[in-house]
Amino acid sequence: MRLQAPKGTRDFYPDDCAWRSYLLDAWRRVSVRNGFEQVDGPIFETLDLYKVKSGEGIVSELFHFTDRGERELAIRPEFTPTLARMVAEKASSLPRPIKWFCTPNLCRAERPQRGRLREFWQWNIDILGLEPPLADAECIFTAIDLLAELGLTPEQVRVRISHRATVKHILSRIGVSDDKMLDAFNLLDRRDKVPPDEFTKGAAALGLDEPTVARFDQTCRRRYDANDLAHLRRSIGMEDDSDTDELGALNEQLKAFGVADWCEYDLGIVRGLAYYTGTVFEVHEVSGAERAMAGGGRYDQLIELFGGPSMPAVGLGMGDVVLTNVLIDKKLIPSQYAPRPDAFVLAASEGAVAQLPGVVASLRRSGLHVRMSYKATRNVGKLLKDASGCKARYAIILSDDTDAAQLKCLDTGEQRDVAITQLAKEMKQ
RNA sequence: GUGACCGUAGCUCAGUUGGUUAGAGCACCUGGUUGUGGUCCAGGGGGUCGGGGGUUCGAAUCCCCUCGGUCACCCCA
Repeated sequence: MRLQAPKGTRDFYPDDCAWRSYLLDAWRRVSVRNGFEQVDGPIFETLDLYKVKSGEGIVSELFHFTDRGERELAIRPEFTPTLARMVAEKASSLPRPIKWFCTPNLCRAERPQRGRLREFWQWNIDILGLEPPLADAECIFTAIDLLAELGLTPEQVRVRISHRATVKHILSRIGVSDDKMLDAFNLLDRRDKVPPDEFTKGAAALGLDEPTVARFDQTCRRRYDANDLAHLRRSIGMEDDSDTDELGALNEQLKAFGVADWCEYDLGIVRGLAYYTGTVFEVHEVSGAERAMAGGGRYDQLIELFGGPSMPAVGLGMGDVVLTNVLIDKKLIPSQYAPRPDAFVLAASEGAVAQLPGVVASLRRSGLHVRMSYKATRNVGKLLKDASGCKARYAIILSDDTDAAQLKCLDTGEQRDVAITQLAKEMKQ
């Protein structure tokens, strides 16, 4: 019988784990410095929790099961319902605004493909209890802070921003009635995936004629520079600022945060489900070779939906899979992302073997990352090869002299005698 | 869940129109050059050719099923 990892899952060998830690550390570091506090919840929830937000249709997309007490449960496919539940439960006692982050692993029962697996890690940041546009801008700023932290530039990745209200105004103006607004959003979202005639047919069902649809389609395909909102206003025939107020206010905040260069407006960004209420955005690699690196937006009604008070909210999620693909594409994988040993201790003579454990123990107790040779050979050349092989900063060569050792810097090749009691002190300098 | 392509050592692959004990490089392990590092030399472990069934005297090679991978659709919370 052959046992293999389930479809769409990954094994994390030491190198893979080191890489994952590199990402998780970056996510945490950036979150913390932007004022977010870490939270987490259970890895499985009651199935109903996910139905509240997404309806019955969600069930086929997630891993669910029944426990021995006949309870219907599901492995978390996203963190937002858990977050909404947690916030709703303690809403009255939590200091505002609530700024939380987490880095959960999530599971979705989808067919794996590039950038999409059945188990993945996702960075979530959410700001609740704070009104737009400041919260939206800070959320986007934090995402950009992370991208920059990993070495990405505005020439390589962009935040594409849209606003439900703006798109709704446009749709309304060209003749879409309120009750067909959701259908219009869906059609907009799918415009690149359906055949042209089907698109026209769908538009006709919304009461739109062909020239109007064409003009609208064209408008939504263009991207507008974040520093030139007026251009967008002219293009959509809305010289009157009131219809793009929200976007204009967000634009001012993004400029104030100094990240306008990373942002552009793209009214074609719809973001699936109907629960987004205002700003929506995605982070994309510019060439379009990869799928969206992150997605998010404002969801002002969700906490209420989960039994809490009315509370404004904005958040985003960024998965490890696409992010890693992009960093590989852009050659931004650092040469060293695993913890580097401070020292590698080796015995160059039979007489030195007995000293090994004591020296290693002493250095480790002083807080240093120390490895040693387990080999029987006393061939210093071979042992040094192992030392450099594990990327150690220093090699410590023990000989028959029980008072001193040779401390060799493996980066420079420089070597000198150091008293064994002084080794830790010397290396920390 | 639907469709298309793919599947030989840990990794990258070779394997002649189906023909005898399935190979290379890298990686890994051991030893040597009688104490200074990503060399060099020698040796070694590791594959029931994804798995199962069929055709054939004979299958890594042809056919079917299944599992997994890749890509598109669905979906993207």
